Amino acid sequence: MDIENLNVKENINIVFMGTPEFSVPILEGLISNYHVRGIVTQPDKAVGRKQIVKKTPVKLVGEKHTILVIQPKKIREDYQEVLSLKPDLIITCAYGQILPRELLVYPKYGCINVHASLLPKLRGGAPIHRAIINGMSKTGVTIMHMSEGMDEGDMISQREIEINETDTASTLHDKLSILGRDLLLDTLPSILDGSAPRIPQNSSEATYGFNIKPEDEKIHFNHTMRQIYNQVRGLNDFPGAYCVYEGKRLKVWECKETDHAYPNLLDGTITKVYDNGFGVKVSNGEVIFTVVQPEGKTKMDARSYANGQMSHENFIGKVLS
RNA sequence: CGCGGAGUGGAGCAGCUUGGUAGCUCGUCGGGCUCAUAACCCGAAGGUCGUUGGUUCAAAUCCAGCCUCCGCAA
Repeated sequence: MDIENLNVKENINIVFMGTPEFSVPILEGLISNYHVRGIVTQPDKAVGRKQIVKKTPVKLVGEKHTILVIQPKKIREDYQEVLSLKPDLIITCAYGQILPRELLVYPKYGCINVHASLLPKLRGGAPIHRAIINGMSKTGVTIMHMSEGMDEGDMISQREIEINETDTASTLHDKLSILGRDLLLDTLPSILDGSAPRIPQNSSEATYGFNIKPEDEKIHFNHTMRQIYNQVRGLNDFPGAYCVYEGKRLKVWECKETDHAYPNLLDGTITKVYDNGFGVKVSNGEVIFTVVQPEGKTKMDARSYANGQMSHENFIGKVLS
């Protein structure tokens, strides 16, 4: 049986499609257990202030293992090269482009996707951030068949994980990435031997976790402590939540809830300087900002930020927006 | 050449326009007050002001180049 499995593994042409860091453990797991014929990832693009061209994390893995890497600009039109690899199975994970029908129907074993949520919840591009921002207590990963709709295909397997009080988008990202790798490796045998189930999604229960938009990063002080806490950790450590102090952006990387109330203050008013930061009045209480980053500066603890103001007396009472 | 901010004792900042004794909020160390303290009072240590060159009697401050960090936009 082991030998048989080995033969199957050797004879299967797998093409992996993915782009960011999230895909890396999953690709690594595949490479060490199966024959990955080729890798498809987004084109290198100029990134950052200096517009330095950067390879995608997935591409770096491909190069490390000397596996063919393809980077079509638009997979919708430019899919011939992928077909020429004669994939028996295509596995995608955070690739970043919609696959054309021509690819979806080609592989003998189909096209399967690793998605970072418990579908049909949080379909879309930012399920990890949204899970925390929405204050969910659990999330997970789903292995599914791809269809032409966004994350609507039949599900094969699912594994859930608790979201801790202290999880951030960053920590949850890493956990889900590993969870996705393990679930994929555990699920693949059943896909190859045909025993994998196809569980249709209940579309009436679907929710969406679309990509983070700039307005999602803005903190609203008429929200509750809980909402702001979830927003801040859900956007840490990318791209970060922010508010505005005296016309300038102030990113907020970490904050805490308190049990203080300041019913007579305007939302957004700076209440007090604490050892670990400074307090801000929000709709139902006060949060303490503990790690912030002013424009043009690096991250700093919020107490230091307060120390840098001309005087605490002058700082307290100012209103953030 | 996409736009912009910044490099000043251990931290965060002011000072630069109008060159000429190193400032503020903290931290650290010592002392005091207190039943006690993260609170308060007194004192001390700690800086070639990112780097190179230029102007000047004199540069943190003016001029030029270089290095580094970061916000926005992509």
